[in-house]
Amino acid sequence: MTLALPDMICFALYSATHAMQHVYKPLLDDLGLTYPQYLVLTALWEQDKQTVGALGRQVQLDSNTLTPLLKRLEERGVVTRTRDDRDERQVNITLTDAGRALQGRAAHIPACVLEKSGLSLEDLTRLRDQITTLRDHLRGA
Amino acid sequence: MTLALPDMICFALYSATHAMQHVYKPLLDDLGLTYPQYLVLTALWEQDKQTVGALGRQVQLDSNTLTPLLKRLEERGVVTRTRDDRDERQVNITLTDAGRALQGRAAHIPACVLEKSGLSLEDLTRLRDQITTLRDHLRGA
DNA sequence: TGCGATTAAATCGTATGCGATACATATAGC
DNA sequence: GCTATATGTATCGCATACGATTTAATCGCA
Repeated sequence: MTLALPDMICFALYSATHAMQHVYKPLLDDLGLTYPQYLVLTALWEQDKQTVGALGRQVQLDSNTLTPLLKRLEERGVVTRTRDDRDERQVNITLTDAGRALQGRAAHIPACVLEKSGLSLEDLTRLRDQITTLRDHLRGA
Repeated sequence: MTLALPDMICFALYSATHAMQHVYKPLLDDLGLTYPQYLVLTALWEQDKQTVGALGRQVQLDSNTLTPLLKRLEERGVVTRTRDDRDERQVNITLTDAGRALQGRAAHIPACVLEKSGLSLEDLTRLRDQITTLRDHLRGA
């Protein structure tokens, strides 16, 4: 049995993710951020000063992806990277003033995405929860 | 207003897509395929001999991604790439015997994914349609 | 205390994605 | 028929993703 692309749930997720990033692109270009960088900053706006590992657990990325990404954010002056005093294996990521300032400039983005989605907030919330449930099943949780 | 990661529909899609690809990984490793390569072959199993552009419209990728991907599939002996006689701008992608043979070796994959999803076929189908609707809205269709 | 096992980041190699551009062929309008 | 435009691929540069390995620091336990 071979399913065609439109029948595959995996392709629905794959293409919807790309469509979503396409919506974010012009909004994030204004802030000079890429989409994964925006996710990392979202985690830091919620809780500042986190280790690379802690950030990775939230955005589901490992240090092989995060380290270069965080170095680019550091070069842009958005975060600082400092070795932890207690445990020198860990690197703490901290927002700079410029990094905190980006939160305000990004505040309008969720409403833009909601509008582009063409769905009500209720429908979108319900869909989000279903997708999250599927993800957790796939992860074997 | 700033949403936290777990509240964001975009992050649900993003992380679910990664989780899905993680499920496919060991299944596709057996076939020596990457996930996007598998999507392209799925389109070719449905309809052989398609141009780069036609494949791109189905998998939602442009030639900048497809050309190197198709060259790798050609190197593996899975497809052939030949200029069209009528219109030399176009390149026809055709399955080889080895490429067609992969369809049988991939036939068990949908059932594996269904099982890992932890959802019924009905629920999964309904979810797929909702995600597809969201995607089409985001694309501005 | 000392040393093997574990942990946290970083590094390396390969394969996407994608914006921007280049190149070749085909088409349209005169 | 000739040229301007349009179309289909390919190329280039940059930023993810991620498996595998490396390096440095900490921990566990005899």
